[in-house]
Amino acid sequence: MNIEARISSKVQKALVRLYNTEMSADKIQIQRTRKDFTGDFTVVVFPFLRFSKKPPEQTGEEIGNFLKDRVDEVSDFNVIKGFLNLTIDNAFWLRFLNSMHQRGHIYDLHLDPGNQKVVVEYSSPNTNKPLHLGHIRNNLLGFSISRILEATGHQVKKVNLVNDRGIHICKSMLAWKKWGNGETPVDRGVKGDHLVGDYYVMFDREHKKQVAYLMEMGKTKEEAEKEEPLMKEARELLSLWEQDDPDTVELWKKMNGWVLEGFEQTYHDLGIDFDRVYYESEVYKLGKEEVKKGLEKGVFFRKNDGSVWADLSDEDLDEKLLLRGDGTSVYITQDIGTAIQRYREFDFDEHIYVVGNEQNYHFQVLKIVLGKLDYSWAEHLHHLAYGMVELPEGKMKSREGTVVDADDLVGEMLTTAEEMTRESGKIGDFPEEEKKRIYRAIGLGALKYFILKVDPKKNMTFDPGESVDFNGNTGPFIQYSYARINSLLSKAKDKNIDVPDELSGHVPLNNKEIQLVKLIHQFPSVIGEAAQEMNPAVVANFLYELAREFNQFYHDHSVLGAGNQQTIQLRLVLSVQVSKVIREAMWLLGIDLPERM
RNA sequence: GAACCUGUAGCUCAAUUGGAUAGAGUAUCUGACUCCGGAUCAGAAGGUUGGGGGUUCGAGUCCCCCCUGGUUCACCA
Repeated sequence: MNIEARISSKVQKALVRLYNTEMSADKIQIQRTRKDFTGDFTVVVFPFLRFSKKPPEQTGEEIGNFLKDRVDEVSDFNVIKGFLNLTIDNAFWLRFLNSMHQRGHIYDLHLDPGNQKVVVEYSSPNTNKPLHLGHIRNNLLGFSISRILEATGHQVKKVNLVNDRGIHICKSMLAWKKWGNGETPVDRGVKGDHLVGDYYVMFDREHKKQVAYLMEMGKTKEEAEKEEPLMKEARELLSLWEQDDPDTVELWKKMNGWVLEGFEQTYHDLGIDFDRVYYESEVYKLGKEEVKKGLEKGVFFRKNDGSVWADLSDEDLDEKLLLRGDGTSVYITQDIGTAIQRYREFDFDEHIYVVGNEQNYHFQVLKIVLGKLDYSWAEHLHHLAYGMVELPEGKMKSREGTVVDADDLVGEMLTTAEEMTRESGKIGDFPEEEKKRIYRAIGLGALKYFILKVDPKKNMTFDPGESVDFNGNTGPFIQYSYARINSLLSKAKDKNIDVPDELSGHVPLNNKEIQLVKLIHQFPSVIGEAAQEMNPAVVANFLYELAREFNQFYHDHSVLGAGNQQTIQLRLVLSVQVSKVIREAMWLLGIDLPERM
C-alpha cells in the first residue's frame, strides 16, 4: 500500500474514533503540500467540520495528533486554516528510494493494474495528399496513449484505417491522367504522397476555375458545381473503380502505392508504427450487410427512394442516413462494419478512436447505431477527441497554402537540432552516424514534446517560426538533464566511485533530495492518471517538473564533491533513479534520449 | 438558426477535477560557482482567470444570462 492510501485509511479511523463518523476513502482529500508550506502531504479538513462541530484549526490539530501517534511515517504536522500538513519521516523516503533502486522498472508499479484488451485506432489518413501538422498531433497522441495504456497493464492493439477509396482519391487520379504525362515520384525526385498531393491541388484549382467560368455564363453556383465537367469525370472514375474497371484499378493501385510508400517514410521518420493496418477499400462493404440486418430487424427504416435511415429522435437527434438510395455506403456505414469486425477479431474490452473533435457527432451516432443493433460493447467505444492545431493567423487551409507539411516540419526540426548541437560542441568526436541519431532524437524530441505537453482536448497554436524552442519547458531540456546525469555517472566511474546496490544506515536527506524522491514516488500515479484521462500531457508536465527539480538540485549540491561517502552514494543513487524515471516517462511519450548532446 | 467546445501574464501552456497567496516557459531587464555539462540556475517585472449574476466554509473550475472565437448539424469523408 502506498503512503497516501495508508494516511487516508488512518484518517478514516481518526474520524470514527474522534467524531464517531464513517467516511468513504474517496471522500478524503489527500494532496501534495504546496511548496510554500512545510510538509509533504496535506489533508483537507473542511469536509470533516460538520461532524467535528469544531473550528477547522482544532479539527486539524486533533486529527494531526491522532496520525502522528499511530502512523510511523508521520513525523510532524502543522495546521494552517483548514489544511493539515503532514511531514513524512526521512527514513520512509530513504526506504522507498532503496526499493526503487532495486526494481528494474518503475512504470509497471501500478496502483491499479488493468488487464484489458484495448484497440487504439489513430492516424487514419486519406491517400490523396501528404500528412500535415494535424496528422502529426494525431499520430503522436495515438502512439503515446498506446504506450501509456500498455504501461498500466493493458494489451494494446494499434491500428490504422487508411482511407484509400472515394471521390477524393479519384480527383488526384484524374488530374494525373490529364496533366501528368506519366510522371512518377522518381522522375521528379519527390515523395509519392507529395506528388499525388500536387495533382489533388491541381484538380481543385482547375475545378474552381471551371465553376467560376460556368457561373459567369449565367449558371447558379449549384448548377455550375453539378455540371462542371472535371467533377463529372471524377465521379465517372469512381463509378469505374467500383465496377472493377481494370485500367482504373491499375492506376489506383499505382498511385496509392506511391502515397503509401510516402506515408511509411513519414511514419518511420516520426518513429511511430502499427500492429495492424486496415484499408478502406478492403473493408468498406462490411457495414452494408450489418445495416441490412438492422433493416430486417426493424431497427432501421427505408425511405421511398430506397435509402436506409436510423431514427435517432429518442436520443434527441435527427435521422441519420446509413445507405444511399443507390445502395452505396456512406462514411458511417464502413465504421459500423469495421467496429464489428474488430470486435470479432480482437474481442476488445475498449476501443479508442483518436480522431479530431470535429467528428464528435459522428462518433456519438456510431455508438447509438451500434447500440440499436444490440451490440452491448458499443458503450466501450471511446472517441478521443483532440483539438485542432491552428496557426497564428488561424486555421490551416490547403487552398491558401498555409498547411504545415509533416515532412517539411520534421526536416526543419532536424536541421535546427544539428545547428544547436554544433554550437554547443559536445559531440564533436562522434562518428557521423551517431551524430545523426542525436540530431534526430533532439529535433524530434522538441517537436513531440511541444505537441504532447498540451492537453489533447484543447486546440493549440503552432507558430512555425518560433514555436518549437529548445530552452525552457521543452523536450531538449529534459534530454539535457538526462545527458547530464549520464555524464555525471561516467565521471564517477572515472574516479572509481561505484553506485552502491543499496543504501545502508541512516542517511539524512535535504529538502531538494526529498523533493526528488517524492517526485519519483509520484510517478506510478502519474501514469495511472494519464491512462485514466488518456492524456500524455500529464506525463509531460510531470517530466518537466522532475527535470527542473533535478537541475536545481544539481546546481545547488555537488554529487561527487559531497563531503562524505554516505552522501555521495545517496546522491548517486538518487541521480540514477531520476534518470530511470526520465527514460521511462520519455518512452511513454515516444521520445528518444541521446546519451550526450 | 440549433447543439457542443473554447476564452487564464505580451505570446505558448499549467493549475492535484470545488481547496491555501492562480503557477511555469518564452520575450524584457539583472545576476551566477577558476569546482560534477551555461540547451543550466537565481532574481525583477508581468493577472479584475472575456463580462455580469448565483450556489457555499471556499469558484479559473459548478449553475444562469451576455460577449468572443471555433466545430458540427450533407445521399462529403
